[in-house]
Amino acid sequence: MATARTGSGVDKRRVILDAAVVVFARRGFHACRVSDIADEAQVAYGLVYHYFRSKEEVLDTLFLERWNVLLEVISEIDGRDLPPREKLYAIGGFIMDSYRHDPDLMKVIIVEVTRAANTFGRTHLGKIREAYALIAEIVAKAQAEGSFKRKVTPQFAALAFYGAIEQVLTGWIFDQQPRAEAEVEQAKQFVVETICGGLDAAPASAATV
Amino acid sequence: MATARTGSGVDKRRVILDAAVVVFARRGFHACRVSDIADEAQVAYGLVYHYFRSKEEVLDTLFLERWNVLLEVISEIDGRDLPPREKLYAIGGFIMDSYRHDPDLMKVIIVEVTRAANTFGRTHLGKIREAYALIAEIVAKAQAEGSFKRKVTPQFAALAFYGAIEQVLTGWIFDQQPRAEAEVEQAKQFVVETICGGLDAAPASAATV
Amino acid sequence: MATARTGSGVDKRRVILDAAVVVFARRGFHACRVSDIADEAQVAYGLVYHYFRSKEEVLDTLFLERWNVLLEVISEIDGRDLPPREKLYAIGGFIMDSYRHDPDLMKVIIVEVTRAANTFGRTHLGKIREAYALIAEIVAKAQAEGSFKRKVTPQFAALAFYGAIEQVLTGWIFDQQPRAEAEVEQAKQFVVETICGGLDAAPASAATV
Amino acid sequence: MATARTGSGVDKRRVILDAAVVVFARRGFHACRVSDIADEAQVAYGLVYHYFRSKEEVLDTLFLERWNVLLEVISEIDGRDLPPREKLYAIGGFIMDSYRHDPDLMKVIIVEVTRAANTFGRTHLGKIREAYALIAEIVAKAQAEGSFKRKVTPQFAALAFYGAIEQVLTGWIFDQQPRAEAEVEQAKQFVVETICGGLDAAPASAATV
DNA sequence: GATGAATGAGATTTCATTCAT
DNA sequence: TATGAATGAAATCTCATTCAT
Repeated sequence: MATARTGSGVDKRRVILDAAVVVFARRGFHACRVSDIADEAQVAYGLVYHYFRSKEEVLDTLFLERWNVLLEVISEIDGRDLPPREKLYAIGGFIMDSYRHDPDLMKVIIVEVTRAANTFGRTHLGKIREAYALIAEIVAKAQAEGSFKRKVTPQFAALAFYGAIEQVLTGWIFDQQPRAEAEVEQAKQFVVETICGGLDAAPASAATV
Repeated sequence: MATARTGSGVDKRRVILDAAVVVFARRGFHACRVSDIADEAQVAYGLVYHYFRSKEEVLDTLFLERWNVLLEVISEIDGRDLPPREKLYAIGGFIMDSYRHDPDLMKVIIVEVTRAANTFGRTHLGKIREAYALIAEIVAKAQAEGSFKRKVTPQFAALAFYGAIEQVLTGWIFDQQPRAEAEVEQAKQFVVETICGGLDAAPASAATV
Repeated sequence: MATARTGSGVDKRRVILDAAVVVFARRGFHACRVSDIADEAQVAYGLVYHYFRSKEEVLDTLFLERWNVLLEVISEIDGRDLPPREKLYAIGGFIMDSYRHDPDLMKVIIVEVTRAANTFGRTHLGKIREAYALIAEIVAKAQAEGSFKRKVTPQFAALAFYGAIEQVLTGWIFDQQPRAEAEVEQAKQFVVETICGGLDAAPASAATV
Repeated sequence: MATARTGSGVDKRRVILDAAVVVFARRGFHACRVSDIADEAQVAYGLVYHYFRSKEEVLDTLFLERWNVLLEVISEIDGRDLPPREKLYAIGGFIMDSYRHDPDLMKVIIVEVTRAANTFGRTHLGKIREAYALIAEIVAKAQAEGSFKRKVTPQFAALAFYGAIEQVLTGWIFDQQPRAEAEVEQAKQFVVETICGGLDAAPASAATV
């Protein structure tokens, strides 16, 4: 029954982090005040500063916690014995499922960190690039074994793949939530279909060969 | 010799806007102060408020000015008699050339506006969607005439296309500037190649048909 | 009618400085808030920060303004054609008259800066030492010309002289204000009498030699 | 082997007081936090509050402990059968040796208590005056028995004497530590020489009589 | 149009103190 | 005794915005 940190009822640090997700998602990192986080967490103002050095450190913690999970998952997927297309599907699927599971957290990570690398996010560039590199690695192997063409570099392919996913999430964040599970499933298919299959009507290109 | 607004030497409003681009790009919208803009423009503090209602309005103006140009260009390209793949190439090319021409402005539009969309400026979402719609239109027509497959919706195709471009720009912004013109040219090719041609080794997909 | 800074009514910067003297003297530098200064000056909170970077800079300014006057006066006195004892009398007299004229300002300088060199005052150590050096110079010349004994170094003599004055002021500050002009006059005499004449009954010391 | 308070190894209260000396001396009373004291003492945060009502009380305790020793020593010296000049030498010597023995503690008492006197701790003023009074008493007796002149009041003489000592210590605190024992010894001599012997070339003034 | 002094609400952050264990 | 998490008042400082000239 004990929590990770104290032996008592609840882990206040965790409570604060979870409250921060809600607040960051609702009002944005800059617009919200530390007191909003404390209020949401039903905790005294100063306790936020007891556990974190600054509002920024709260965001950093949130990002790193989640991004490290992503990196592990990508690595794990890469290790599976699957065709590359299905590996990409699994990765995109994991990210979109993450959104389904905790839209607020993903919103914060994408809007406030990933797309905001200007101010403080620079710290996290390295982490973000790690993800790109892992994806590029998958592409590179697929090209080596002949299942992917070599027309673009693996690095660029990773970029395009991640870009498509990010746009999907951005659309969900700002325009409208996916309503049904089917909608999410379709997005997963579409990403892979577009990036792997391309838009061109296939036969034509096959004919030129 | 008269400027657009006054009869005197310089259009101070323009000077302020240009200064804002530099400052927003350098320090970010949130981190910079209105006085930074005034300083950069070598203009008195209050003059910024003479021409703009708020710091936010400066950003809005910058975004709209440029985004409207983009919308016009996309429309114009769509009107040309070109295969869809080349239309997409032209659009992506225009955006990347815009970056080459004024990296600061593009940085501001891509990095700052998206974040702002969360806090204020949901106005821009409509404008951004307009661009998606125009691109989707191109894709739809291509599908209708048979040059693009129908495996994904035009809307999604537009999303993936724009996502790839945005990732390219984000990489240039945060990681490193493209050094040579050839690098930009290659990025243009890669975007179209990936989105239209796909990653899959072509014969396989042809076979499945 | 014009003030030193603007052409209009009052120099707000000066008003703030004068208010700070009152407030620092009343509550002490640490205990008082910047808002106390603003209130006392009948000025908006932010104006203090318009003119000064921090509360500390207000104190620094106050100290330097006055201390520089002291340094000039000491130099000027040193230049006069007077016996050394009268030079010291003039210097001590100036300091004690300064207290009479503006007890609050002197209290602030002595309690918050001179005796508090620990935290920020370290900046001002150089300035404070300049005064010691000028006084030591007077003593050194007096020793050279034979009017002062050589039993102690000029540096130490300056220390003892200034120490006596500071104790007098500290007494006035914390214990009780000098009531009459005569009391101040007596203090001036006492300082010189003690430092120059010594406590010893003179003949005795002459005899022991 | 039991300590003064508990039966266990160390007197934590003492440990806290000693740690406070180090911390107050290093960062100043205002700038340091209670947690700094606890850290330095290697003791839990709350224990400081177990033994002392406030941070202020820690400073008070430190001051009183030491100042009472000083008062006793002065009384004891006064009781000895010595010429007044040597009594003053002994008192000045004791203070300066105290500094040699524990510079941090003396720094705290001289620098922090005086400033505190302004804000809180006017209590200490009485204690400080007690020391002045004891010294003045010595001077008064010397004047009564004819070994000191009557040109200045005993109260003022005490002031000047203590002022000289304080300046010496202030110099050591802020400028530079005395390097050798000889330097300290010289300072002791100088204080008495200046205050008792005076700066004036004595024979001349004796001759004129 | 142009200036920059003046305003003041509000943000982050600190830290003395309390208190449950 | 001893611990250190928890509290929250209060302080400094920032900066968008207004306004008199």
